[in-house]
Amino acid sequence: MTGRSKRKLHSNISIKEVAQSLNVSAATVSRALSRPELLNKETRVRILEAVEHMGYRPNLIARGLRLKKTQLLFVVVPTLSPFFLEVFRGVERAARETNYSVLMGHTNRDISRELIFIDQALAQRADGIVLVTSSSQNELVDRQGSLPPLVAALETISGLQVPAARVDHRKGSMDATNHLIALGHRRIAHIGGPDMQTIAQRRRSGFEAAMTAAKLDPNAYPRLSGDYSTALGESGMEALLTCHPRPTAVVAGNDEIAIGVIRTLKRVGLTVGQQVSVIGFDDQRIASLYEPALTTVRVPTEELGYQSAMLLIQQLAGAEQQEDLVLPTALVIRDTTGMAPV
Amino acid sequence: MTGRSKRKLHSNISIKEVAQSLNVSAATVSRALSRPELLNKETRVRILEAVEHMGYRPNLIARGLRLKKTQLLFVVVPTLSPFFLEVFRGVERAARETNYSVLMGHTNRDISRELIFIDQALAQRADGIVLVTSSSQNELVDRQGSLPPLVAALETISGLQVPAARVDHRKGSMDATNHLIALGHRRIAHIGGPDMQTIAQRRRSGFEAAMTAAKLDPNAYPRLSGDYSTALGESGMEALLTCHPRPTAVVAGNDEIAIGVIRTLKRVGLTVGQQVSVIGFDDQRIASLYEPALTTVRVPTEELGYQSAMLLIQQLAGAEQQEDLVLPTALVIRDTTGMAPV
DNA sequence: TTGAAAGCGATACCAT
DNA sequence: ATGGTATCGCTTTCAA
Repeated sequence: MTGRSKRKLHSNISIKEVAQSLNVSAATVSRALSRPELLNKETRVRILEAVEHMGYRPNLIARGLRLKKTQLLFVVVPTLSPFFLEVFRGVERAARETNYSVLMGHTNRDISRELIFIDQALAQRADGIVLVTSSSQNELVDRQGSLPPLVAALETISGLQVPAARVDHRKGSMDATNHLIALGHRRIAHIGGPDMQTIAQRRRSGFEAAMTAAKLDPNAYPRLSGDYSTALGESGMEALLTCHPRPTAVVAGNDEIAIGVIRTLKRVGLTVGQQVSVIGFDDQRIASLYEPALTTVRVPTEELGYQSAMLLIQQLAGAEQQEDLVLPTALVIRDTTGMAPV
Repeated sequence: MTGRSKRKLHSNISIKEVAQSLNVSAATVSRALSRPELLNKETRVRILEAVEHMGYRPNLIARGLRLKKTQLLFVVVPTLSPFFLEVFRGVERAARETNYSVLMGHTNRDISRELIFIDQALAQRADGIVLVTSSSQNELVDRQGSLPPLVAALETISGLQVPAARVDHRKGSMDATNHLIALGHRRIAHIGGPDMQTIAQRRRSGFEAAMTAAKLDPNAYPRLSGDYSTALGESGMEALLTCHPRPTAVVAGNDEIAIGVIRTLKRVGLTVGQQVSVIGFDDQRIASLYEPALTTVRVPTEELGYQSAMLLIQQLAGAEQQEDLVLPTALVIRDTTGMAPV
């Protein structure tokens, strides 16, 4: 009465059944779908109609088994931060242009979970992987030689010979630091991301290089680092406020840290951009939304995703010996940096 | 010299090759992996060692073809907003507990792209789908009866008989409105999300119901709606400022809109929480980070994901006739709402 | 233009 | 305890 009896939800009708119902062979049905031009017009129409009518859809698993490819790409990200998701967007764009589909896997910074997706791809569930990784100690190194087609986005995977589309984090960080120096700042502190991360290391190293080049001591203030979080920014800035003289500018490892720094400064009544300058990194969405709007280093994340996917797709098409692609960062000057106080 | 000759990257060694190298049958190797207790200890050890040594990994595609299941779940989200990603997190948690893996697909609000993932699942690339959808006009309705195992998160899919883990958006919105009314507000405006979305409709409807119940006119101010964006909040509030008398409180369709509203208020010099109260919806991350911190309606997104995944997993295990699960929202009072001005 | 049949890689039933 | 074999659903020679 209620029509709820329709229990057989997904019908799972196979090419064979379609074929039988029309008294043709499975091969012919297959051809009607993949290379219709080979068929007699009449049979083709007949088959296509039946396919439509019976709601037949080829089992991609079986096809994948046969063809040894899936037209599927995985993007594996360490966290669901907007930053990494932009990379995903870029990959999607590349995939659309080249007739791939994309799915995203998430490791939650658990490196061993990268391996799950690697295995999934090795097991032919995807043709290749765009790996957005951040850790410098990578278990993947042990697996050299039994990896699926793989490219890195954002940063190279140290110890591993996979091509990457990336930015020069070190240079970006130097640009940021030099901007502050040009504004007259001399007492500049740095609060960085996780020490284990290649990216965080490079950003720190850029800060140090720029300071040293300007004959300033990069270690005048304590070496602060930790998670990319506002909490780190807040506690870090609190620590810096106990130093005498206190810094007039802070270079943060990313925008979240920078916002934490600003929160502390606001709380103790220091004017951001005047009494203390702050600069972030990444140009996340919140950077322009926040008040005051954050000076930061823009990373072309979407483009990074796009280019890394293209690298991967070329690899799948047989390209060898791919070079890394290094995209430029850009300093975005907003309201949190200003002339050093006199 | 360089060792670059190692061209055969992913090795693709099959169960057959492992079997041959040990002079056992493929069946035995298969058993060594799936039901080792059936084997003679000696052979088992011998096989496991070879598997390890040869780096053999079962082809999941072939296994999936045979077993007709993948232990894979898809989560399909309309946008990459933090809000939907929380749902994804919840699904991941459920999956970890039940030995599934999860991949995320993204439709970018393009409903037809939902179908791509539906098809992927139908084609056995996943065992089921958690669909986080928002549109009310859903093409899925045409596909009733040829859908993969499916559950909805956040909101039911109108016209479709799939179970959902959701919240009562209407009630949440009533709570928000009643909070303002209790604070003495009488001139209250509403700025909602896209009219096409079920969720936006329900939230609007909750506002109207609460207003009507308090004998206030829900249509005293123009009916404002659009994308869930700060831009809408800004322009919407600008429009409201031209009304006389202007509203003393604004109920926003979500947090982003609310922040737009606040930006405009700040710009024209009105004190938020005193001269004008603003309330959001969702309790996104930015709600507590923003200054002033946003009063809003918390949606238990992660839990929603978890519960919807559990619903799906139960369905896969054979459960029938599943009821919707309705989780409670919670009013989170922060700094953007206060007593109505006298 | 179409069909028959082999094969992709794994699993599970049926023997032994 | 182990092996042989059919099978999952599709694609693609090879023949006709």
